Amino acid sequence: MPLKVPQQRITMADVASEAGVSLMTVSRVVNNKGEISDSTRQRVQTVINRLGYRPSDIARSLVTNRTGTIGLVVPDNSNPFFSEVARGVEQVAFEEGYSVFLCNTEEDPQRELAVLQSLEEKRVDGVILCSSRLEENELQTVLARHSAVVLVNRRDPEARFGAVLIDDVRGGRMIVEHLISRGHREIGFLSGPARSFSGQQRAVGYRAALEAAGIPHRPEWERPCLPIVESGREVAHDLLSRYPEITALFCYNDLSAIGALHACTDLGRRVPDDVAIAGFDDTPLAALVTPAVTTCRIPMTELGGQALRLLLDHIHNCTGRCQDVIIRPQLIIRASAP
Amino acid sequence: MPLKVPQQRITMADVASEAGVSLMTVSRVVNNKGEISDSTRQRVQTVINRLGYRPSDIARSLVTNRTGTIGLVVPDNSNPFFSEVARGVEQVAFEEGYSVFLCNTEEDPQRELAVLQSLEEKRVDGVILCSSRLEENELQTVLARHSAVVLVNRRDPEARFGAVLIDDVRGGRMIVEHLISRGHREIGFLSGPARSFSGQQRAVGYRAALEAAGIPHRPEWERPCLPIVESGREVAHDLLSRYPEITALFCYNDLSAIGALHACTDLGRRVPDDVAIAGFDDTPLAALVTPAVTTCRIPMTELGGQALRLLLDHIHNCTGRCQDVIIRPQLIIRASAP
DNA sequence: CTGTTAGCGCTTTCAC
DNA sequence: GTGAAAGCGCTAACAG
Repeated sequence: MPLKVPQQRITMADVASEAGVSLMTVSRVVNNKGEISDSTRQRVQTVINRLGYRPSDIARSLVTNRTGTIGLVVPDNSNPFFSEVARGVEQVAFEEGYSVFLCNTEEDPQRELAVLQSLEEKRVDGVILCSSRLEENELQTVLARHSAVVLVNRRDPEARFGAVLIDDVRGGRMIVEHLISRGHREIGFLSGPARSFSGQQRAVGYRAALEAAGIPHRPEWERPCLPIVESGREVAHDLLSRYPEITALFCYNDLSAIGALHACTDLGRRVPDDVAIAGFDDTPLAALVTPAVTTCRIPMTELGGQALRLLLDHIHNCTGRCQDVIIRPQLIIRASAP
Repeated sequence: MPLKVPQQRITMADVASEAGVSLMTVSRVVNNKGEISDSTRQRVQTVINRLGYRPSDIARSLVTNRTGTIGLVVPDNSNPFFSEVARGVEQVAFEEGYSVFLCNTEEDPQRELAVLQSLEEKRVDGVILCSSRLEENELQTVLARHSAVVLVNRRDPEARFGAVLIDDVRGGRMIVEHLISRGHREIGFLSGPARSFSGQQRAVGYRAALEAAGIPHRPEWERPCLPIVESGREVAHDLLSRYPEITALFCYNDLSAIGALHACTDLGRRVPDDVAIAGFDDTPLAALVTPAVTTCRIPMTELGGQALRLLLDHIHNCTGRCQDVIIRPQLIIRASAP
């Protein structure tokens, strides 16, 4: 029968005394550092195994001043875009021996500030901040407090930190040029969350494509929406009923595009015959719905992995200047806007 | 992990000397604990703000022996079931002041063991372990090392920890009874990952429904699959080509059901006329594809929230014994199996 | 109300 | 090769 010992955790000191060596020797074995005779190493390792000792990263962090943790801040982990990004981040983190704090902001800037502060108190080694909804000056203030950050879908105003960016202008332009090439001239735009940098950039591409084709820009055909199905449905419904002349809709992301699909069903407009619909991201959903959604493909998992590698570069060699990674989206033509 | 260059951070001592008080006074202000004169509190708070001091949870944890962190272990965060669960966990965690380490296992038991060990070294206050793929004895060994765990989709063999469970037997039975009531007698089953407890339970329900209807059980019509679209497609394709007499398929989850939908398209079998398809979970996808998927609804976000509450109960009052929460699934009939 | 004294479990530095 | 001492930044437990 194993001994019933009070639920006190085994410490290095326990191992040391049990093995008849000093703390330092145990530490060296655990960290595989410094020269140790094979026999001592063996003996210590045996005791570690027998006692089931696990070093405390907390105690270690206090002295080394690093935690082996990073924070991942996203608006909403149940949005497939971010859950794929998170998977990419987590995959590389695991390979590199880091752990990831996942924080949802639910699109709320106050909550974003709160989690960022909490991450600071947890002394994370770095933060990947996705699609920040903070105002420029707030963002600046927050970034100033952190020693290593990588932004996703937004630039560091001070250019101190790197970013992983999608070429949204290009993506928006590609989508709208495609719609125009298929004969559409009345093209609406669901522009995404008001504070979304990506949304603003895609708007630039949208307008550029219109202008290049000599199509007048109708600001009232541009409407913000949340990046979720329900919001896409509502906003598209409203836009299409108010302006029945619209024949194509460029939607902020695949989710809002699917919402727009529903809106068309609600309104008895056929897709793509009456209204063509395009999304963005190419989340798995896009190919699965009917009609399948024309969209811009972003390699989401790779994006997450790249963001973490960029962050680790910054953490490990602080000389690394703000190096941005630009991801080029790829037009994927499907039935919703053939 | 190479060392990071230490950065000079503001400590409590800095605040104390700057404010002309002792460490303890600062500590009391920061933690809002003990009686302090308003004037001192004010003065200290001002210095804290001016210096931008942030308490170190690391140092705090070392002495309090709690970290305010929990681990969430899931097979795959990009599976919508788990990303919704994660969102529920994170929401409640935020409300309660906890931070969440997200760990994917990618269905790999070795990796599951690795992240569980890492979580232990991070000294998390508790772990939510979803859909563990460990063998019984491995699981037991791992659980023995942790002081607070909540299992999801599986029971603690030792009944030391609580679990949040879906009534999978019932769910499986409901689905299959529904199929039978619509006249199906040749019903195949994609049973999910080999080590999945849920899959095994749903199999029990599947067989029970068959037996109750006097339909002989054909073990060769039961096939494991991964909980992803591609695997559902492959396995369904194989099953349906080998046994063309099958007229209905009960699939482990919505993703594999969608894969089965594709397999039917590949094989030129119409859904639901030639083959009826049912899934499980009622992830948002299920309603979005065409035909929409008949499924069993699980309140995923609530499930995550409940799991965290159960965990916090266990952490805060260790007397609490293994209390399980059973979630009753709800049959959602849609076009894929009307 | 406020301060002093001990550590928490580990690594760093420097002896031996 | 190995060990002893000195903290990392904070809080618990007492003093005053």
